[in-house]
Amino acid sequence: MSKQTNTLQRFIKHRAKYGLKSSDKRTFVVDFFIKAGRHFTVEELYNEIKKQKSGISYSTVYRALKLLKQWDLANESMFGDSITRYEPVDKSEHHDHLVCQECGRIIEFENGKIEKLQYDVAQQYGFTVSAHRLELYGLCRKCKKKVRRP
Amino acid sequence: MSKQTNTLQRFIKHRAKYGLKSSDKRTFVVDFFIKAGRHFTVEELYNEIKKQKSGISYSTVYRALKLLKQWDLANESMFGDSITRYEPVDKSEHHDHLVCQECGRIIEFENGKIEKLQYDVAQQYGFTVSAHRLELYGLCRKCKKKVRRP
DNA sequence: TCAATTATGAAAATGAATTTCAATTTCATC
DNA sequence: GATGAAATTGAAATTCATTTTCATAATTGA
Ligand SMILES: [Mn+2]
Ligand SMILES: [Mn+2]
Ligand SMILES: [Zn+2]
Ligand SMILES: [Zn+2]
Repeated sequence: MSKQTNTLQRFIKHRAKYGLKSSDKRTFVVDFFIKAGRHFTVEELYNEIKKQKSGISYSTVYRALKLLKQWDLANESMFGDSITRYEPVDKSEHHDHLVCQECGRIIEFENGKIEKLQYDVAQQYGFTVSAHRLELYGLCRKCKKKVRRP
Repeated sequence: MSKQTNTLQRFIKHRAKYGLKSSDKRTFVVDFFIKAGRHFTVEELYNEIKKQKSGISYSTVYRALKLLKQWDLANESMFGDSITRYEPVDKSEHHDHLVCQECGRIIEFENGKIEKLQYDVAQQYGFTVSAHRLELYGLCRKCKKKVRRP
């Protein structure tokens, strides 16, 4: 079972648990978002969905993302431009982000050593960590080449 | 020369460079903020200033912080609650944050090893880092005790 | 089918931040 | 000290992303 399928199934489980109904529109939004498996702003998601299916409003997109977030099936990030981005969550993995300030590309990475050191730092301050956020901002490989080109 | 004095002098230099004028109100806001040397929301800063001096509007506080940010004399952070916080910048040092989700306390730390590993990760992806953000969210020592108390 | 309840879209409301604009203040020059 | 050009200010208006409202439509279990 792919991780997307798993996330979808968890959505359906939560939906049932809270007595919510299954509508075509919400289902389309959730499916599309989870299957895409990448970061979206609400606007981006709305526009890409509109290409494939008409008659889905911003409200519905906002509401679907809100549910996904509530149920830990989506992560919310703000990469310093006051535009919220969402990405589907694969419960089994964590990752941090490299954000290109030129083209907006988002690269994901995991680094166990960094995570361990974070834990150590927290301990030094008697602090219990329940979540963290690590983002590196700069220039991706492609943009570096462009910027340097005379 | 204290770091606060240095930051203030840099403010004055920038102000001159751009032909801006010296007003009592802006001066008070900037002085207060830099001398406090800690994180503020705009509302917090506005309210604390009001205690000491009357007749300074939100606009003036917002505008002062905007200048400080532009001139790299203040950092802007959003610790996941969609409230922007500002802190004066000491150009010579960098630090990351531990954020208590219970009481809002913000602890600052530096860790050279983490910074080095971040740089290594970026290199792996051909990425040039110009800034980063690392925040650890959880419970501070005090709040941990409180929460556990029956 | 029939309720009861949830979902939906359009419009209104919200809230932080910015902008506008008329009035005030600063400051270099006289 | 007076003058005037330019910056500053406060209050109100505006912006923009997001949330809420509310009337209508769709879903679901009986
Ligand atoms: Mn990601
Ligand atoms: Mn800090
Ligand atoms: Zn790029
Ligand atoms: Zn605390």
